[in-house]
Amino acid sequence: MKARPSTLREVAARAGVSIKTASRVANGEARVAASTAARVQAAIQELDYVPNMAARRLAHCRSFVLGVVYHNRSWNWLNDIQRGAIEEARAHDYEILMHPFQPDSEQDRKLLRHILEQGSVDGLILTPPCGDDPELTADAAERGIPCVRISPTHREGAEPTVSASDFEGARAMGRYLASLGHERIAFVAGGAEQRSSQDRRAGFEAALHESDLSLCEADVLQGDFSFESGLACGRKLMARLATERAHPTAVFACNDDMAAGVLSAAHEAGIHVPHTLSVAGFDDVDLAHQVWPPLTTIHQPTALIAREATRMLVDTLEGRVVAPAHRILETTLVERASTAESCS
Amino acid sequence: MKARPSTLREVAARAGVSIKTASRVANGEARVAASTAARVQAAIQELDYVPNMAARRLAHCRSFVLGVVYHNRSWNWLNDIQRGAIEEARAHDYEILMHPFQPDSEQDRKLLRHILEQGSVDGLILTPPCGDDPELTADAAERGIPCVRISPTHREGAEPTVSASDFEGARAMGRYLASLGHERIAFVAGGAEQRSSQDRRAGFEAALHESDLSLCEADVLQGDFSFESGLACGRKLMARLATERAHPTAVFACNDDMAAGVLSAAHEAGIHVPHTLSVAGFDDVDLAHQVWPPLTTIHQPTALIAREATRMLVDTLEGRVVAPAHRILETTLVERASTAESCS
DNA sequence: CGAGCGCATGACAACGCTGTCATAGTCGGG
DNA sequence: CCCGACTATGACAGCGTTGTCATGCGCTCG
Repeated sequence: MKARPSTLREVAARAGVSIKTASRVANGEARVAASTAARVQAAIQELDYVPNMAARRLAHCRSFVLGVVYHNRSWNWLNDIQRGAIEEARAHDYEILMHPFQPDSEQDRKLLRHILEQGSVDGLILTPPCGDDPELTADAAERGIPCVRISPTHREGAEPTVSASDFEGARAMGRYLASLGHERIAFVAGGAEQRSSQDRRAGFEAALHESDLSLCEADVLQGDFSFESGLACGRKLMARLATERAHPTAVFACNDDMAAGVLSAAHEAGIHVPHTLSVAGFDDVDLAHQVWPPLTTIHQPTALIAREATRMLVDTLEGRVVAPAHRILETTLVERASTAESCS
Repeated sequence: MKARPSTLREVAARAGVSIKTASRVANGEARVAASTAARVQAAIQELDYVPNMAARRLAHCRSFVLGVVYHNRSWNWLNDIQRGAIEEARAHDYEILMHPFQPDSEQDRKLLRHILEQGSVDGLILTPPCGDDPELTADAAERGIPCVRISPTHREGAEPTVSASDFEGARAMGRYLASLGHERIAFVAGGAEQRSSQDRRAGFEAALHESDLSLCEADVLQGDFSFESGLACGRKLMARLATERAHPTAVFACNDDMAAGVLSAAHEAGIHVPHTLSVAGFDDVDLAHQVWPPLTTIHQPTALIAREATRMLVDTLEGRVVAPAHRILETTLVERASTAESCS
């Protein structure tokens, strides 16, 4: 039952050295005689000394907290991001503060600015679409708070970015679907302004061209990465399957949440997946294998992306040089039961 | 481009008052002449003064951070908890720190203890099953860190608790299923030690008894709240449906993740839900309506529970009295397409 | 043998805020 | 008109840590 944690002063007293020397030992600085260091170490052990973060922060003018700014309809994806960020941050003695942020909410904006001003955060990890909010990055830059952006639409900014190989991933999926004999494949787009949606579409189209196929505008459905939007797009599509003679035999949705929506629409309409319609997603979040049939999708190393972003941010903060400003991580295709050969 | 945020000292200088008075105004304390207050307020405005959290923490010996300790297989549920906690915490100028914790990981335990010792956290919100870890609560108590436990197994501890009405919710589901004419209903249990699992079973059985039905041990499948465990249980069940003459016509799973697993197993086995088998869950997480057919489930006000827990914790920290130590929030049945009348 | 250097160590002042207590000034009652 | 009570305000000392600079010691080199 130790009410108050012990302080550096107590450690110093016990070891018979000055506070500063104790501090030096606690922080593993050089320039300390081995014998003294040993004595101080012993004292630290005996007293269960743990440095007080608040004091350290104050003295350092740093908070050792990284903010993750998010506004995401895909909670599944965000989960993985958060897991990765927390793990990596911990490894470097930083903490992660999740910060919801709706670009159109003046209140959120104010709150975030407040947080920046308070110095509660040393750096920011911006998840899409927050990384493309110019006001946000400007606010951070103004206060000298470094940012790393995850899968941003524009890579022009000064901040490093980490993305998955959206283009390549989507191309792989396009090739795969084409290889199954599908000749007309619908595409469910994500937020129109978001690069990951654009790149995925581009990669997908590239693959189609390779097989002398193409994506006609009528087969592009506009979603916003949310399950609900996927469901809505899916319903439109099912209506067409029921009425039109020539129709897509497969759908590639820009993320798993929307693909799951399409799946529900198919079930609802009594359309069999994958027999009548193949459905594919992107991200490989938990949901992808929790729906039926489990989704063929592009595995994105989401947690790894977050770790990488966190690492870059920490490197910047610690003054280390961040080598390549734009990291792109590999994706892989995961074949599950939601896709099959075209039976047309 | 303002590199350094302004301090209380500058505000005080500008307003021609002492630092302390400026502090008083900034904190809205009484005992300040209206005219002085106005002058200081003006200075605060002009200088864009924002109090420095690190300093405030140090002076207060408080961190204004609440930790949420989790170890949960149901990420879906945790999402809601996190959302609620963050929102409520913000309203009281606290922050939320998510802290993963595996009871059997000595490292996690050490890290958490470390966090407690550092004083990085003023209070803890323990989500199941962490609220039932005696070592954990003891550690916190030792350092005088208040905890609130969410849906704990044991309510004996000194800490306030917040739970959903597991018993009532499950009873409602039991009644509902019985009212559909199901006479034999399987039950997929969650972690055996977790109260929410026990209570749900108890409530469910109570409802069965009301209808002169009962739950035979053979129809109880042991899961652990994860989708995978639900899938495994589901497969066992499907095997029985295929071979045994008399078999359950409905399943009630202890949470949605497991219910989704059962659903997948049914699809896999070609068993139609809800025609041949009705499936019901508990929690009403996003997943519940993202699978097909959308799950009939018990809506748990998860975010509200988190808000409530957060509020209680803040109240405790601010010295306010926490009225009822054990809050139980209402659940409601949400009827969706995964359940139907028994056709036996 | 003394000047000069490197190294271990400590005193002290921040960092920005809040709590405590003292100090003026104001007011009303006896 | 004086005294106690009460009010508005300020001086100052922390909170626990780190950065700066000074000190003192022993060593080497000329």
